[in-house]
Amino acid sequence: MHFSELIKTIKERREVLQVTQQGLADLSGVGLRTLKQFESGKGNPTLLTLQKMADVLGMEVYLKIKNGTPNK
Amino acid sequence: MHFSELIKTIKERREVLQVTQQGLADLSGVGLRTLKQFESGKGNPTLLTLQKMADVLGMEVYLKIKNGTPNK
DNA sequence: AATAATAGTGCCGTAAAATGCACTTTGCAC
DNA sequence: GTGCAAAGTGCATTTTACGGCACTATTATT
Repeated sequence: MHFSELIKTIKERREVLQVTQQGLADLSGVGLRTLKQFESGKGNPTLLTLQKMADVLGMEVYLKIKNGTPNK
Repeated sequence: MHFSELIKTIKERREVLQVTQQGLADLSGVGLRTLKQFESGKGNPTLLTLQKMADVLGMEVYLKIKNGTPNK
């Protein structure tokens, strides 16, 4: 997933769950400013920050082997 | 995936592909020091850094819905 | 159109990530 | 145990994420 896809995923998920940025900020412990920055595509969050956000949204950060990749 | 799992995944993948930290650093453009720090569990990489590493290893960062999560 | 709620941005201080360099430690051959 | 390669660590610097605050912009509701 590219950066923009990750953003879109988080954003959409948040909206589906009907949580505002403020709400997610409160629940996740991530600063509102940081959240806004990320969702508006102007951030490069640390893994920890991303995990905090994902966690509250019932998601998790995953490392997936790309399909088409010669597996060794 | 927790932090330690992500680290383990990257590390193992790197070893399977028989790439050294130095090699991965060169290929990914991530600093060697940063790589070492991450693999030894003492870092909190930015999403961009993680993506660079994953990319070279034929992997990608993914956001997955946790199973057991009420999908609304 | 006025209001209210939600989202985006500028400014800015603080904390931490990214990185290089040099050194130590570890692991594995021979 | 010597030697070499790979991995880990301490130190210092530069860059940048984090986060608060205040303000603007957008969107929805009445």
